[in-house]
Amino acid sequence: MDLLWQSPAPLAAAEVRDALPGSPAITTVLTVLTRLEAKGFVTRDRGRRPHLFGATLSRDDYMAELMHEVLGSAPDREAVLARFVGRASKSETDHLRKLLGS
Amino acid sequence: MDLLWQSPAPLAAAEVRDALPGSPAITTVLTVLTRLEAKGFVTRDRGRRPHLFGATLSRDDYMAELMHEVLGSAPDREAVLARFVGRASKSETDHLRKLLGS
DNA sequence: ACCGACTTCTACATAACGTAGAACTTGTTA
DNA sequence: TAACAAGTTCTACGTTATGTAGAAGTCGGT
Repeated sequence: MDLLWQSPAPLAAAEVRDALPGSPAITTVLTVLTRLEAKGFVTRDRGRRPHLFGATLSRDDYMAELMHEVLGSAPDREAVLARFVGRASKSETDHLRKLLGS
Repeated sequence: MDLLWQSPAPLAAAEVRDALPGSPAITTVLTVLTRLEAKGFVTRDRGRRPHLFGATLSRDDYMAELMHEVLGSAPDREAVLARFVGRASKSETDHLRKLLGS
């Protein structure tokens, strides 16, 4: 159940199915989409006949969100950040420096 | 199945049980510890009679690891980092700056 | 050889997830 | 308007992860 939701425009269930490998049944796609909707990961436009589904968050937003959740659940955020930066690659630390306005 | 593994020293199953709420059966603790061992989260010293269990990673290391896994699985790490820093609190960005040696 | 502490084996319930058939809804067409 | 086709909802089954623990096996000391 990967998030193939980088697509900017909302899609119909059939379109999603066509974009998936192994051509699953439409009902399968609908079930999954409905479950994702219940969890708030996906928005659904019931107004149009083929309902349109769109990601509430982009993939990048979602992942950044995940990282913050992990960090937020830590008793000692600073320690986690220290370990995180410690294990980061040079390009990652470089980019972080840039983002933080060196 | 929370990681009550900040404890630096390896513990015996019985000790773990005593530290847990709701006094579960020892077998329960053993089962969980064995499963965690299978996943590599926990080390087990079979040499001593009451086997001793220890965390392979500290809680902080584990969380930093998780964050890196998330980041590593992203197609566009820079974008994720940008979102991550964007949502970070001031104390977090301050700490990051310090860690990056500005 | 036996006993008690400790471990391993086996098992069951719950929940999440992938998958999809069957039934229901609704706009369109003959 | 009655039938149809596209689409949606309901229901369901297999798998895997997880929490829980009873039953049986092992092993060192008495």
